[in-house]
Amino acid sequence: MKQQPAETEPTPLNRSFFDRSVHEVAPDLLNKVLVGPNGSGRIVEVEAYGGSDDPGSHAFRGPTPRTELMFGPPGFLYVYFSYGMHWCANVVTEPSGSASAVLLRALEPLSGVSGMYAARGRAKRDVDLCSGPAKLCAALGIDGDLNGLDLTQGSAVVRIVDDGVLPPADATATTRIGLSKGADLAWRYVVLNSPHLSRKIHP
DNA sequence: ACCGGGATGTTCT
DNA sequence: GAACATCCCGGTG
Repeated sequence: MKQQPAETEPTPLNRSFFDRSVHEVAPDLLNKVLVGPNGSGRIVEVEAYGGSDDPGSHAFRGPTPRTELMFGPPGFLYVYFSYGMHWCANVVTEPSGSASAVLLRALEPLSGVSGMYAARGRAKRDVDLCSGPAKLCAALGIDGDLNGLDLTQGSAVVRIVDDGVLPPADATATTRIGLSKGADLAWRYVVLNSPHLSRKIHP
């Protein structure tokens, strides 16, 4: 029987991983594994948000009840309700006082796929399960009840683990999706050639 | 393939 | 009252 190179038992990413610039953390999250209540998937697309220079960030105009998590310590889950229908999940980065987060935008499903189909209703193909920020939350079972969760605890129902697959050497940065402000910033990071992206890269 | 519009409700001005 | 870090469906070419 085949055995993995057993280097490290997959453990959740620790606080110091997230306690860096959002622009370092975001590309480093590519190829990590997001584990949720319904299953898990490999992260293939993220977007960076934050800083006083980013008009597309929820935190741009200062802290509000909704966004206070972005101003807090790193390593926590920030879940917000989008368009009155959908949940989207972020990971808070950078030290307290520095508001930033990484939006998790697309996954390659790994485990719990049948449960993901059940949770996603009309999805017909694997590439439809987690190819968008609200799709992946629905597929994995992430909603507002999990807002503020500490991702670095081994027992957390949502965590991000490193299974030994490195971030892609050719990680590509492109413009973010769905914004009316800050749309010029190339802060979307993707695993090139993944069929699970929310949108294809326009060449 | 591309494009347009509807669903649906919280958040902040 | 407007805006919104989305998704899905139905039209047309």
